[in-house]
Amino acid sequence: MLTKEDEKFLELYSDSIYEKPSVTVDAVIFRLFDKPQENYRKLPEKKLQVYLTKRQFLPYKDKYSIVGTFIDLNFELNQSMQYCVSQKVNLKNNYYYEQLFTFGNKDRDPRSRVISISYMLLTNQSTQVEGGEWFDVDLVDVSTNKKQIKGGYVLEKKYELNLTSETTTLKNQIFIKITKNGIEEQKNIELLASDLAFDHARIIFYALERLKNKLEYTDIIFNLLPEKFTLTELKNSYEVILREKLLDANFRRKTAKLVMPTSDYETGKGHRTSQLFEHNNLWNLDID
Amino acid sequence: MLTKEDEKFLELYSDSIYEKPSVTVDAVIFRLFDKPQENYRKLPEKKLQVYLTKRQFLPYKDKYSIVGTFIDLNFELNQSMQYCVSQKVNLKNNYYYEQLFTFGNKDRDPRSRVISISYMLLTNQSTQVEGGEWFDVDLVDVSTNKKQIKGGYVLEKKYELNLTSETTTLKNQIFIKITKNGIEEQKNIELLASDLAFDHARIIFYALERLKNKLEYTDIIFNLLPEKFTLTELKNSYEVILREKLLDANFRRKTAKLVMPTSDYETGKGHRTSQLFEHNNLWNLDID
DNA sequence: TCAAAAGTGTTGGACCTACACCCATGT
DNA sequence: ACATGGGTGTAGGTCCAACACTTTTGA
Repeated sequence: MLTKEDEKFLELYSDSIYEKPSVTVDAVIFRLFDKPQENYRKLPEKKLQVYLTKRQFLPYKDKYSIVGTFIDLNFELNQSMQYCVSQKVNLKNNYYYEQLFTFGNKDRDPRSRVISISYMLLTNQSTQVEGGEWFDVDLVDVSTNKKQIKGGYVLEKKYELNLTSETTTLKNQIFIKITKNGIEEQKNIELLASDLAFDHARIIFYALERLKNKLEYTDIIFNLLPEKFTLTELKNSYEVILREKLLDANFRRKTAKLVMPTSDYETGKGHRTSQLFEHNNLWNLDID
Repeated sequence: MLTKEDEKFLELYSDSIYEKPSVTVDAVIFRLFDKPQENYRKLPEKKLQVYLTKRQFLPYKDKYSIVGTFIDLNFELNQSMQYCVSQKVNLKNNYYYEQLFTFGNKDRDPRSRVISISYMLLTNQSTQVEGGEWFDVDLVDVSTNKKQIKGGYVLEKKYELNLTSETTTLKNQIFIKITKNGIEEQKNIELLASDLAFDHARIIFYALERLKNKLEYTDIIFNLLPEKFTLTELKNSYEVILREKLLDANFRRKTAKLVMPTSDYETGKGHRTSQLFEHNNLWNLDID
């Protein structure tokens, strides 16, 4: 599609006169994990977890961060991300991913201008990951404040994002401000305090919102579950991510289209056996 | 939040050893435009339009492109974008915007590795824009092909994206391939042919999908409408973007919450007068 | 008078919410 | 026996698609 004139121009072209930023790809890796319960009857409690590694170099040495790297210009963006998680935490191929958002605040990296293209990765608890730690995600709604102004409104929210591994607790305070004024609309996510490196708490928060929203209109949740699962397991998974309780009977009816029964049952659990289901991949394909 | 050690490190830090890419911000600017009708009774036909400028320099000289620029490291990303549209097409402040996606394919710019952070901008037809042309957007669904494979499916779609201004017609062929195989999922948007510069047809296509999807769960459409509008105007706007016809009575009931009646009426149109409505900004705020 | 848009009414069905209720299991 | 989860049934309401119908207007 290039013209001859283009070709000639490109032979002589020397790279942009503009000063360039550094660019990284960063991966927010989630899984759902079954915490063991003391009571033999009770089902394990499900926790949403995020994978963090401890930084070995300055800046933010010894702080925890999501997995990321400066991009390699010989790779596609997603290849850079995939190579990174494969090298750094040995996560290979057994995950879902999607691009999340591109963060480029001037002050987000003290070294220089660094733009982060972030990805959300979903995997399940049978997948091995190495070199970091899984942190339980606990997002607490601290306060909400709505003001009506002429031609719109201001909505302010505060959250606490607490991340807990076996050895460490990391606290983060997040402040959201949505301003709607006529046609103009602004959404700001700010960190009031963070135990993580860089603005990684903000990126994790953004990923949590995306994940929650996508539950409603996609079948993204199955990427966090094993191949076969009970309906109560599926319901608990929804509840953890949505941070609300659902009614059992209604849940079963609503999700019926998304799953297919298998001939397997789970037994030996101190209560009635439960049928195992698997994801119905084709639910939204309208196959004729 | 930086330690003393960090500070010392930063004093000595010289910029990344990694080779850096160039980064641009690019704006897909949409509006809804009323095409005049011959028949005095009929309402004007609404068209979704996108704003393109003709490139003055190589490469792709004289090709049409969306508005964009290399980023300025002294600006935030959205500031770079806003400064760009203000300078290049005189579009100032009277628009809605959101970050769309970051495109970074290795071959998307023949000059060098250029990563594009794209934005979608929505404005209305009373806003002046200068230096380019508005193109009617016509997206045609050419073919769909679904195949079931073990553990998933392959979905292939072809579209034609035709862009028409008063003087010019630009044709683009787009090929979508969605592969779902167990937990792994891939979505590719490829250009089979394009009259636009770079991969800008792909970016516009992506924006069209986003806009259509967001109609369902946001009130984003009001950014494309004047302050006051009739319900039929609103309905036609939905129809143009969704590319499907809606039933009038049902539409009125469904959108009732999103709008507020005003005391104004539209007259002089060869048919019954119609009440003018405005956007109810607060519909999803749950004001107690 | 009439074509076009504005706007209302109705009916059957799908789905949703809330709750009550029974079943099966391992200790 | 019993606590726990597995699973079904139902009554009332809401929402929705589809269609028919009436009203109002300017030329």
